[in-house]
Amino acid sequence: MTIKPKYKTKQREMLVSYLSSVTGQHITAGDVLEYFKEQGVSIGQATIYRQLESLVDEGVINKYIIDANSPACFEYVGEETHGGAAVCFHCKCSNCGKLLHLHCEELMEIQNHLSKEHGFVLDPKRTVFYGICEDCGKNGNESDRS
Amino acid sequence: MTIKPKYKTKQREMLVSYLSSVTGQHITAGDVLEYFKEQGVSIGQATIYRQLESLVDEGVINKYIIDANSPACFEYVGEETHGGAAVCFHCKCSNCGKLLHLHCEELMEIQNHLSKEHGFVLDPKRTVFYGICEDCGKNGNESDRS
DNA sequence: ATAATTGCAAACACTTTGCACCTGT
DNA sequence: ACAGGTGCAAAGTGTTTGCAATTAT
Repeated sequence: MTIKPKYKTKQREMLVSYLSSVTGQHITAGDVLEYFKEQGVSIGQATIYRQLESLVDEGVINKYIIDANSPACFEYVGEETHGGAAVCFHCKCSNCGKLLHLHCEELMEIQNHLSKEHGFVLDPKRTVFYGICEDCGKNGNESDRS
Repeated sequence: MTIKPKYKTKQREMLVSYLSSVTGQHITAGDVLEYFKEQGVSIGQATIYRQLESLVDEGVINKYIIDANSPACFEYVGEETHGGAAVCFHCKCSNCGKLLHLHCEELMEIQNHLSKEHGFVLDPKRTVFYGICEDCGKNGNESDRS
């Protein structure tokens, strides 16, 4: 099951604080651990993982799965994003790791389509499109990995 | 790097044979192991993983990554399937964990759209749509998790 | 007071790898 | 003969869990 946090612990606050300070970046659990270690702050990894999971459930952060053998990464999206306002789709480049945020009407049609034709209510927060971005497609750099 | 098989071993033949016998299904490495164990056939797991990797490279099978903590799954697409035929999209229900695979023309439009308007070449093998499936939407069972 | 959260260490699941032996060509 | 493949068992990675101690309410 998932933890529904009710207490405001300093570990949680520090975590959210850190994540929000790197908005727009992809942070792995390992990154978080490393960051706090560098800061001389001690937070158990179990706590990190548990809080990250909670925060994903709460919609405060998003979780992205790049590859089966890469660690999951997280991105701060804010604590008050509710009214379904700025719907935003994510595209992640499997080659360079770049993340695009698209605010696109046409993509929203797939929500309608999935919903009407397949009875499936898509959650854009949880869904990430994986593929190859423009730059990597042109240059064909097979080299660098995210 | 990846193994480019040159020898025709019986392990490889049995593996391909099994995978092609369950075309249209999602098979994990564990499923394969279990299958051969049930058959009383002995194939090392290292071989399974190595051959699966090769077969993916060769395009004989596809590999799907549903979730960070689920095993990768594989699907036979044939040894001669080249023209990018049977493209299949995956929808994962965040509530019950059910996995749907859709062979849908309209969804393929989003590939065109992403490609033309955003220069992003979508990889349907890696992309999974998350949301709530029809059944869970109706019943509103918030209970079970994947 | 007491329920939630922490942190350690051990457990986990899936996958990869080192290396000696076997097999296909 | 010899490159390539196999299989065991061990190592890895990233993540989760049991449980006693700690902390927020």
